[in-house]
Amino acid sequence: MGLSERKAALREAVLNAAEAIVASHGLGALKARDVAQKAGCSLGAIYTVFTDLDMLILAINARTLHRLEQELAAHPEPDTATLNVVTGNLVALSGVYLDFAAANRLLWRALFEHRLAEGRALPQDQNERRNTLFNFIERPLTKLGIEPDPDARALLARSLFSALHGMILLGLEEKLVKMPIETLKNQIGIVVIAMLRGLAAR
Amino acid sequence: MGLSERKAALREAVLNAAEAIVASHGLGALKARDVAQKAGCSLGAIYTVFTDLDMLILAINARTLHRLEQELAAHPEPDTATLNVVTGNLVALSGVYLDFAAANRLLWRALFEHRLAEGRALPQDQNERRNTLFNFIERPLTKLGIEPDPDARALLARSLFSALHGMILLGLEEKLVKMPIETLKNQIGIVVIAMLRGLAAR
DNA sequence: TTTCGAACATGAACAATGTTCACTATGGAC
DNA sequence: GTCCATAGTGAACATTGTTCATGTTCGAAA
Repeated sequence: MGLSERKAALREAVLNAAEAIVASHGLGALKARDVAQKAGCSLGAIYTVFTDLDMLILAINARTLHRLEQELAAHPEPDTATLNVVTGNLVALSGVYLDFAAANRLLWRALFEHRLAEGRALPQDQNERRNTLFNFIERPLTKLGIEPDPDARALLARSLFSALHGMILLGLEEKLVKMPIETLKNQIGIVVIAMLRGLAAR
Repeated sequence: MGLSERKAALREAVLNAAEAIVASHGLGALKARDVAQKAGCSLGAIYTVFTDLDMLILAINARTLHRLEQELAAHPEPDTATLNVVTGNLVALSGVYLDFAAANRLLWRALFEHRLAEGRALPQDQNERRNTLFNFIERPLTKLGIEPDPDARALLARSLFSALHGMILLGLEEKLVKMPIETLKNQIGIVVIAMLRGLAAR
C-alpha cells in the first residue's frame, strides 16, 4: 500500500466512524476521542487527515448531500407537461426529499445545524450543491411555463424549496408531538398542490 | 431588599447579560464566564438561579417568544372575510414575523437552534407557546372557511406556518448569498397568495 | 540486506469551558 | 451583638478540541 493510499484509507475510516456517530447520535455527539476509537486510530491521527472537526463535519455533509442528490436524480421526469402531471411530479419529488430526511434524520439535520465559526466560508462546491437542490424544483416550474423570467423563476424555486424544507424540518421535529410521516407527506401534498394551482392561476 | 428579591434581581441580571450575548454573538458564544462577568456576579452565582445553561437558554427563548407573540398580537385583524382581505392579513402577519426574525436574527435563531440533551423535555408552557404561533395562522383560515374540520385546519395552519418559517430561515441564512429583506418579503407574499388561492379553489 | 530520511502516527499536555462544592459573607430575627 | 439560614464565591474537576515533541514506519538507495 502506497503512502497516500494509507492516508486515504485513514481518511475514509475516520469519515465512516464520524458519519456513523452522527447518524446514530447526532452532531452534538461527535467527539474527537470517540471518532478515534471507532476508527481505530489515535486522537492525533484525525488531525492529519482533517484540519479540524469542522472540516470533518463538512465532509460528512458532502456525502449526505451527494446521496440526497442521487435519490432525487433517480426519480423519473414526466414527459407531458400538464399542470396535473407536473404537480404530481413535484409532489413525488417532495416525497423523496421527505423520505430521505426521515430515513437519515440526524445526518440530514447535520446538514443545516452545522454553523461555521464566524468568518469561515463554506467551500465553493458545497454552495453549488445547494443550488442543485433548487434545480430539482425549478425544472418543473420551467415546464409549466410558470414565471417566464429566469431570475424570478430561480427565486421562486428557491422559495418553494425553502417552504418544503420548513414543513419537513418542523414536521420531523420531536420537540412538538411528532407527526407521522404519512400525515406529513399528506400535508406536503396539499400545500404543493395548492401552491402550484395558485401560481398557475395568476 | 428582601432575600428573594435579591435572588430575583440576580436572575434578571444574568438573564439580561445572557440575552445580550446571544443577541450580539449568537448562541454559540454563550459562555458561563462571560455571562458572569457581564452580569457582575460570580461564576457560581449563575447556577444558583438557573440549574444549568440549558435552562438559561430556555429562559432567553421564552422572552423572545413572548416578544414575538406581542408583535403578532398587536397586528389588527380585518373585520371583513373576503379572500383578498384575509390573504392580505396573512401576508401582513408574515411580514411581521419576517421583520421580527430579521431584527432579532440571532435571538430568533436561538429559538430553533437550541436542542435539549436527549431525553430532556421542553417545559410545558414552551410547547403551548408554539401553538400560539400556529393560532395566528389558523384564525384567518377559519374566517375563510377553508378546511371546516378543526383538526385538519389546525394541521394545515401548522403546515403553512412551517412553510413560512422555512422561507424565512433559508432566506435569512448567510451561508448562501443573502437575500435582501424586501426580496424575501416579496417572495413570501407571492407564495402566501398562491397557497391561499389554491386552497380556496379546492 | 542494511541504512537513512521523510512522511506518518502517537498520546501526553494545553486551553477552553460547563459544573460542583467546601467555604465565606451577609442579612435579618431575637 | 449574636447567631444561623440563605446567598455567593471561585478554586477545582471533568470533558473536550487541538497541538506538538517524540517515536515509528516505509520505501528506496547503497
